Amino acid sequence: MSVEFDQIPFEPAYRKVADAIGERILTRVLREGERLPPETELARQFGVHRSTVREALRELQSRGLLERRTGSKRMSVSRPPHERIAAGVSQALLLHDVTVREVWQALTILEPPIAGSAALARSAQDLLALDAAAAAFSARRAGAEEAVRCTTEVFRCIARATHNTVLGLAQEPLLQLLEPSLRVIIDKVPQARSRIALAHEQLRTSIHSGDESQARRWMERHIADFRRGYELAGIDLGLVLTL
Amino acid sequence: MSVEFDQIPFEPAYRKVADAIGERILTRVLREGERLPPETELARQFGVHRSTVREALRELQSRGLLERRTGSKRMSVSRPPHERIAAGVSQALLLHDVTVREVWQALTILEPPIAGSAALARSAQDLLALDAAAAAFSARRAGAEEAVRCTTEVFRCIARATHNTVLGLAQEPLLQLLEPSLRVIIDKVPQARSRIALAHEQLRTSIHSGDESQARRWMERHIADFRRGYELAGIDLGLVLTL
DNA sequence: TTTGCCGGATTGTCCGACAATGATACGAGC
DNA sequence: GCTCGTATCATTGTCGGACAATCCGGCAAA
Repeated sequence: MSVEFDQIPFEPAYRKVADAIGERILTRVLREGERLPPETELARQFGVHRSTVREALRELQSRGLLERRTGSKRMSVSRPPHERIAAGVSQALLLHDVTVREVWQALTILEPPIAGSAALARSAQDLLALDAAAAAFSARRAGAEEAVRCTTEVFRCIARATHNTVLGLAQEPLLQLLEPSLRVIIDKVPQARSRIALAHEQLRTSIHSGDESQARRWMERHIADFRRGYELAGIDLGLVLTL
Repeated sequence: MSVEFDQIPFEPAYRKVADAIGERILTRVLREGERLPPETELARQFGVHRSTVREALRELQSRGLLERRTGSKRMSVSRPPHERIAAGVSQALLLHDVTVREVWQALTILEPPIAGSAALARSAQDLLALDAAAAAFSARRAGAEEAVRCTTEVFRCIARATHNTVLGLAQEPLLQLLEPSLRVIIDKVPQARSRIALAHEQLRTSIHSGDESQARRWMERHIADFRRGYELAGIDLGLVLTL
């Protein structure tokens, strides 16, 4: 038989405090927007020193469970904003040596069904937002920077139109990772802008008319175009993404 | 014209320190496994107090950029483990009132292409792992707890077989969110286990034989079965997930 | 080679303190 | 009565220093 023992678990106080507060937030005992007691008060309640409480707060803060509303002292409970947690995912993927191909493949899988679903679930307001985003891309002949932001914004609008939070959050890290290479494509490939604008136009009309399969097909082409863009811009698909 | 001004940004020292260290990790100046200097030394270098450094370290730690190897004092650089960051995503989704339907829809979109891609990209080792996971599910007639873990493990094996980190990481939060309701299904629906075992069997053979479209089709049915399971178990798809 | 022991290094936690700045109450002026 | 400046208080950001626990590395003993 094995003489293996489990390691004896030791949790420092700052972790226990963080867990205790975090648990209350997750179980909604502390609700969004509610203000946390001051640090000294927390220290008193937990029976630890204020420094210890502060370390716990830093952890909860970085998890997005707490935030300080601009120019306010007291901390308040918040839901983790999508960009923040997506940024965490992106960082993780970067550190795990993810390649351009992997990101592109994920987009291939995810985006067409999202577009299709958006065509079915979109509200009038979603259409307005989508139109605005697409128009913003077509209007600006400005820097690649701006163009990239507009492109990803169109993706975001489409995902929002699905009214499925999970899909939006799954997509967000991909967009963040896409941005740098997309910038290169727009810079180096002359026809990129017009191809993207065309795709936007087709996506818009498909989603407006609620045509699921058409929306899906156009998104497939749009993503396929990205691959073409990588080739034209001389970006190796096997390239490991870097910051 | 607008009289809007950007708020003047004030960053506390602990954020600056965290950013400075985090930036070195992301740019690989500090490489994985490398040990960080002691807190007192960091405090000296940054010209701040040790408490300030500690607050910064807590943030990096919770982002998974730093870890303490078991029973070691010094902190070392690490890549964020998938489970940790997936847990962050799951938490965020929970707090954003995600419903069973949303998770299920995401699975519908994501899993079939993953299975298909796995059929194409799987290595011999992947097949072994998949077989083992599937066998573990079939063998154990034990508690629902264990069965759920085996089921999700099969999903993980399939995702790993794609050799695409992005897909694995995109899938992980869904599995975490799926687990509780899956437990209920296995408990309440008598035929659930055999249906799942059947699906595993079909997925295994499809992926072994490298048949992409068949793998995809079987995964589609597998996920569709979950929906049926929800209905049979009396779980409302519109239900907001809770901890 | 393993075991026992020791000193130094490092972390977890505490105490106490202080300046800067939000929050709040209050009175002055329109 | 309402806005505005001001005084007061509350709270955070940061600091200095301290101490026990424990991990690390080396060295001697078995």
